[in-house]
Amino acid sequence: MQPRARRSNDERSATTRQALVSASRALFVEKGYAQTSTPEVVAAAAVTRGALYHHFEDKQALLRAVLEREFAELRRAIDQATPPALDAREALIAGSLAYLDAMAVPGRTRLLLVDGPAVFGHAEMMALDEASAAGSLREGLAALLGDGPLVPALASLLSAAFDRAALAISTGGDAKAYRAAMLALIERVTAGVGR
Amino acid sequence: MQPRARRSNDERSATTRQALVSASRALFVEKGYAQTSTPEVVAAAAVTRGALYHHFEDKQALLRAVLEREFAELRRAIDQATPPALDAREALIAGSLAYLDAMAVPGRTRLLLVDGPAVFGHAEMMALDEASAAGSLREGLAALLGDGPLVPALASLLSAAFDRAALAISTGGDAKAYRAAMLALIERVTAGVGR
DNA sequence: TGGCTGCATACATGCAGCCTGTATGTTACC
DNA sequence: GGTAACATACAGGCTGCATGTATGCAGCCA
Repeated sequence: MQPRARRSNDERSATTRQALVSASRALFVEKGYAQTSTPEVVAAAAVTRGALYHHFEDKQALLRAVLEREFAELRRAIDQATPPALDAREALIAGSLAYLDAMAVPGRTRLLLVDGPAVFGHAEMMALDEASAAGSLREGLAALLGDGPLVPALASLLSAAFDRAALAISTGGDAKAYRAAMLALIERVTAGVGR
Repeated sequence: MQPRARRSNDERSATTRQALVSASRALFVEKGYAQTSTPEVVAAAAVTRGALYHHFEDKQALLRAVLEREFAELRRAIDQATPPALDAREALIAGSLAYLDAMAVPGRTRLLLVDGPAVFGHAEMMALDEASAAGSLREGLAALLGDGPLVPALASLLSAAFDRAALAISTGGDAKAYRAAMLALIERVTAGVGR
């Protein structure tokens, strides 16, 4: 048994938090949030429940940390796929495909579309998502359709369709068909404006 | 203290089950399934936990009974709004509005669109839904668009949009806007066929 | 500059309360 | 007398907290 290397507190905290978030993500994906116990999480992360409750207020806070990481990666993927050089329509298409691709990361649909809303409710999830996919979609749609009273509602409905497509694909649905159907939907909705 | 009126076993079972389903529905809607304990349920239903576990295998079975009742009422509302006399397009529109109206029953969106999928997963929920809204939509769409490979995917995406609309309306969204946006979506998707 | 002292941070462990599901006991129907 | 419909008691597990311990860290003084 070696005497542990001397590490700064910041370093210790970071690795512990990281271990907890990664371990819980894997378990939440595998068994679902509700079916995952904190003893399981800490066993997988090779720490104790004391460490968990030191770094996170409760079990929900752990899920929140996992979700925030997922949203951040999602947002990064979409931003990267939609450089400012693209015009509104191009950006909408590219962003759409990037969203579906990013949501194909294993477990992401369950975390962001199933367990997240179940635990925090759709309202809070939309707030977390704000800066991410749904926001981009609404902006893109507004750029093409103007800002009539129907546009926010349409954006919300299309966002739900996106989520369903991602979920269907991740559960074995026909990815090609869903991607095509999603693009067709957008095409139809934005037809007749801006060329 | 009166000696209780003599009742048949069937009658006893029916009233007890009914009391449990009604009480749990109210609590599941108010606090969510996970946050509702069986002691609370039986207290509200004025029975004991013994009665609950006599009639239902576990807590999930109680939720399932609640959901089945909701689906049945939903299906009845849609069927009633779409008599065979209507043509495909008329039926699609009428069924759509009936769906949104039926989902406006307080608590129904939370039960069918949030807690249900969280507990049973989308797959099992679709099975429960089988005969109900999603199926009608796919048939209606197929009647208008034929049966290309994209039609099932499109139906699924539109179904998700319907759910989002219902959810948004039930959480204070602009009902008029969402209804209009939903109809616009259907209009766009089915435009150019069948007149 | 280096070591010592006091404090804060990062954990570990034990406990209280609640909840679920089951097993066993009792009452009402048949 | 037997069975279905309940009622009650119990076992196991889980969450969150409270208390205990060790490790890093900051200031002080020499």
